[in-house]
Order: sequence, then C-alpha cells, then structure tokens
Amino acid sequence: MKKRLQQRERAIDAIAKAMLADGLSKTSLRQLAAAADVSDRMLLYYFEDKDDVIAAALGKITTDLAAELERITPANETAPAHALFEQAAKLTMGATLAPYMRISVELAAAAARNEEPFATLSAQIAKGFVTWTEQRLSGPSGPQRRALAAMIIAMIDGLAVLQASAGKATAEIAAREMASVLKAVRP
Amino acid sequence: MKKRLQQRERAIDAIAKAMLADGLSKTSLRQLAAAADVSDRMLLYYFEDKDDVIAAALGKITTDLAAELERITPANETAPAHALFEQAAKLTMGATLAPYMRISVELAAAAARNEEPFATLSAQIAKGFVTWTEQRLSGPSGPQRRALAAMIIAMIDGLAVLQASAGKATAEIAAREMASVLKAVRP
DNA sequence: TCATTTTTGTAGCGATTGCTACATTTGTAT
DNA sequence: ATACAAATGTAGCAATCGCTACAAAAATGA
Repeated sequence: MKKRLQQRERAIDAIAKAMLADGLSKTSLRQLAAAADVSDRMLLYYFEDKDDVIAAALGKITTDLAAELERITPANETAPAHALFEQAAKLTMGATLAPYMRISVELAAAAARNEEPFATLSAQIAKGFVTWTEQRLSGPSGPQRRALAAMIIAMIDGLAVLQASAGKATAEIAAREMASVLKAVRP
Repeated sequence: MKKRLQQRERAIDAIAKAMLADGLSKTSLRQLAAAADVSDRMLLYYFEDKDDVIAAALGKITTDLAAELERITPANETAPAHALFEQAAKLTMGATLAPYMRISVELAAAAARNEEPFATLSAQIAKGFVTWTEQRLSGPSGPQRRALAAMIIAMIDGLAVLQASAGKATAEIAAREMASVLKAVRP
C-alpha cells in the first residue's frame, strides 16, 4: 500500500522536471510515463487519469517555484520598487527561473481559454508572484502597495512574452526602460 | 485551376476566424476542415499539409491585426507615452483586439519552445506592435523612442498575461498604476 | 502455510490523428 | 464531341491517443 504513493511522488518529481523542460504540449500519457521511467499502465495505477498526472506535476511546479523564490530572497528584507523590479527581472531571465516563466506563460495562454486545471494553477502562480513582490516592497502596506506589486508582475510577465516573441535584445531594452522609469517615479 | 486557390482563400478566412475564437489547441485537420465547411480531404487538396493550413491562417491573422491597428489609429497623429499606453490598453482589452492578444500570448508560449512556424509569426506580430507604437509616439525618433515603444508593448503583453492568470480586476489595477507612472515620468 | 491484498505486465479496445490511394465527377480546350 | 486536366467523394491506412480487462506475480497478514 505504501509503495504506490511513494512511486506516485517519484513520478510527480520526474514529470514536473520534464514538463519544466518541454512545456505543456508534450504530455501524452506514454510520454509522461517515459519521463517517469514507468509504463503507462503503472502511471494510471498511481494516478486517477491523465488530468490527475498533469495537475499533480503542475502543483509540484508551483510549490517548487514558491520555495525557490523564498529561498532566493527571504521576506524580511524590503526594497524600493525599481530595485525589486531589477532583481525580479534578472531572476526571471536567469537559468533557474526562466523555465518557470515559460510554463507560466503557457498556463496563462490556457487560462485565457478557461481550460482546467490550467486556469486555477495559473491564478495560483500569479497571485503567488504578486504576494511575493508585495511583501518585499518597502513602504506602508495597503492597496497602493499591492497595485505597485501587480504592476511589477505585469511588467515581468510582459518581458517574458516580449523575450519569447521579439527576442532577448528587445526585451532587455524594454527592461532597462522600465527600470529607469520606476527609478524616477517610485524611488 | 482557379477554383482551388479561390477555395483556399475562403478556407483561410474561415479558419483564421475559428482560430481567433478557439486558439491554437483545437487544430486537428478535421476540426479545421469543419470550420471551413469542407471535407478534410479537400483541405489537403487546397493546402500542402496541416502546417501549411495553420501557417496560412496565422498569416492572415497577423495581417488582419496590422490592418485593424492601422484602421483604428492612422500613423500621422502622435501622442505622449502615457496617452498611447492608455489607448493601447483599452484597445487590447476590448472585444475587437482581445482575441488577437490571446493568440499572441499563445504564439509567444510556442515561440519560447522554438516551435515553427509559431516563433516566426510571433516575432512578426511583436515587431508589428512595437513599430505601430513607435510611429505614434511623440518626440524625436531614435533608439530612445524605440525603447519606449518596446516598454509599452511589454506592458501591454504583461497586462494580457496578468488578466488571463490573476483576473481582470488585478490587471486593471496594474494598468492604472502603469498609466500613472508613465504620466509622471514620460509626459 | 494459506488466503488476501497490492503491485505489475500483457494485450488490446475504440477513438482520433495526419495523410493517401483510388475512383469518379466536373470543367475546359480543341 | 472528345480528350485531358481539375476537382471532389469514398474509404481506409498506420500511428497514436486515453484508458481498461485480465491475469500473473509479489507482498502481507493470519
């Protein structure tokens, strides 16, 4: 009875890793099973169905992301908007967090079509991002600080989209402009 | 000989419309054929293969988008950054352009995985957006104005992602914050 | 040891995928 | 009218899809 759940956890880890690398499109049962190094038959023994597999893997990804963010910058230090933005921009373009941003954009695209479980998970990630940002923004808490956090996250998301579509160079130009604007007006 | 190309064009129009409504995921040959009201057999008579169908439909979508943008605001009037941003934000959240934004985000997600022909078309759309913005920004042309345009497009893209993931309310809060920041620093 | 439960392999089902062979109908040029 | 090309319908292929029936093996409890 125990091995089943144990194997389930191992499969979740492996599949989450594979999905971070390959995205949401390569997700046939047999491909997922191969990533977890088990047979498709066993995958459906560990999980209810395909949706359960994907939801579990994406859930793992979101909690991993939250942990990673927490690890990088604990919540007890705060910074002004422009500094926080610059840190977030550097992080999300870096090797560690870039895969999470790609998944995040894919989830947003699916969420725009109201596809479950993507919409729910996408909301979870987005709100996690906003909260993470808000907690690290200096200044009094309240709707104003939360609005600032939402704006910063929208900027980061936009940079991810622009980088994917127009290329890294254009995205970096936009990032510099954003940083300079924020520095001038939200010091 | 003529009817073939004629039907091809009609199919492209119908399929482009369907893809704007349904996104990039519902694109089996038989689904696309149904959208064009022909048999799958005939679709492959009009087009080389499935990729050809999709590339043609997405091509139509990008040129339609460019035309729509041009129609809404001709290039001979310019505006300061904050005003242009507010107009663009209102447009891309509106009923006419919102479907294009959804497709645009989906394309960006595919482009992040280097999937063709999505990457190329995504770059086309993104550069079209940036150019459209740059041409309508007041002030002297040059790298500075282009950087401003890239930033505005990144902001618009980010709002689309945030709206899809965190919801319309959060996106609107972020949009207001962006407008106020731009107004203060790029008048 | 024996009975019961948990774990796993084999094999395949019906549906859908992209695509094609083949035949037939329709249009066109001479 | 006849020959030829273009257009279209029918039918089905091999591959893959998500999922399941069935039974053997392995672990567990008595």
